[in-house]
Amino acid sequence: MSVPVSTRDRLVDTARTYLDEEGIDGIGLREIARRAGLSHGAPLRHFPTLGRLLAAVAAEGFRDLYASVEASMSAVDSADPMARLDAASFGYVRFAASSPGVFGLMFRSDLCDTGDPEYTVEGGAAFGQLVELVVDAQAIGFHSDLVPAELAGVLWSTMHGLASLHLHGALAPTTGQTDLDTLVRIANRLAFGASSTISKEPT
Amino acid sequence: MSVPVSTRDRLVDTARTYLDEEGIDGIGLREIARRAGLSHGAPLRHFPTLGRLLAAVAAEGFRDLYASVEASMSAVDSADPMARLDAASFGYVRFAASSPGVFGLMFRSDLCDTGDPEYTVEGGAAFGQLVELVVDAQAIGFHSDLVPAELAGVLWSTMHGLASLHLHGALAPTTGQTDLDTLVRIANRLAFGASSTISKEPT
DNA sequence: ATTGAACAGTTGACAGTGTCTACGTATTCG
DNA sequence: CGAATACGTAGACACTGTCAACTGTTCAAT
Repeated sequence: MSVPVSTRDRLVDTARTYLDEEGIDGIGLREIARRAGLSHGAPLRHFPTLGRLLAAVAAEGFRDLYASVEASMSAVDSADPMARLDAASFGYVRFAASSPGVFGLMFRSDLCDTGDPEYTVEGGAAFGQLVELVVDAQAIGFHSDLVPAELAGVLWSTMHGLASLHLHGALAPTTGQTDLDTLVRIANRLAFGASSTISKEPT
Repeated sequence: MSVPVSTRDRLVDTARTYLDEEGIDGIGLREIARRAGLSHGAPLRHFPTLGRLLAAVAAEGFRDLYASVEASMSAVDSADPMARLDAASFGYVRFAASSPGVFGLMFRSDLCDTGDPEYTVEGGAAFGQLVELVVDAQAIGFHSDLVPAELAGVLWSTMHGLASLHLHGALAPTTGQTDLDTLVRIANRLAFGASSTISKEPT
């Protein structure tokens, strides 16, 4: 399942590896083809455009994000919605920190073809995961008067902003040596007064 | 002061206009030169590279962001730190919504040369503005145990995430027809229980 | 007044990009 | 077995950022 078999899968995997190693900057159709040992026009036999190839990479990223959140939550009491929400936050930023290239790509609509169905589906699934958590939290009284999707959008935005600004390097010079987990802990304390028991756990 | 006099200023202004009208997608050295009525190599007489030109545009964006936050705060009681913090939030996202092209550019380190001194200074000034607000809020008991820059980083991230995801179009399909101001109001309620009196005001 | 240097702008080149088309080859299916 | 279809290659086209050479203009110093 992990080792790519088809050329199509190998292209996606090559792009992913490039993002992990080199970042998002020099990525391109010809570079991916080069690294996959193919001629410069070969990728267009599998994807109509670079944007669709990158959308496939981003879709895989959304699946990994989903899995990262799920993994973080598995460490806490599954019957405690607030603890799960707290854990989910760390899962989000930890995915961004461990896969900065892919994370950066996922929200670059000039690179990804956001009209790609797979992209839309996987992105929606990741957000849906959060909405479910929010619904559970509202059931035990956490801002139960708010529209779930709106509350989820705000919580998502906070983690997304933290991850984005951190990767952009905007937080480092201004907040000093503060690591990302500390900022997440602060954010969760503001949002729902979380004790963030998970914050000391390893990945 | 507003009408550009030097060619250098006209280039920055042309780039800004392009971003407003066409978005960030097709921007480039030759396109800017074309719109400014110059040959394709002319901009390099005033900026060593495209990244420096765009950094100058972004720096101007940070000044506009600062001004937008300042303008929003002028509508509330200057002696009420929490009201000012609340107002500042709206100033932030309203700048992003009214200048999406420039806002998108400001945090694109692959396009802007973030080593540009002007970029660094103006970006730092905008963040410093927020830190001051946070310090004032902490003086009246708002999470006064936290490091000001860290707390400011979290609040900044929330607004930045809201604005980014909104412009990316990620919030629209999932949260329905919700406008940005509503989400900011929710975010501020989570962060500091703000009543958001400014939220009904016009720009 | 003349020289010379700095400045500003043009032009052409170079390497790189995404995408298209034409061309082979190989596999698969009727 | 023949034909069609998928896959990969190679070349071309228009485009990009950047560099080097060239032209004209301005302006200060001799």
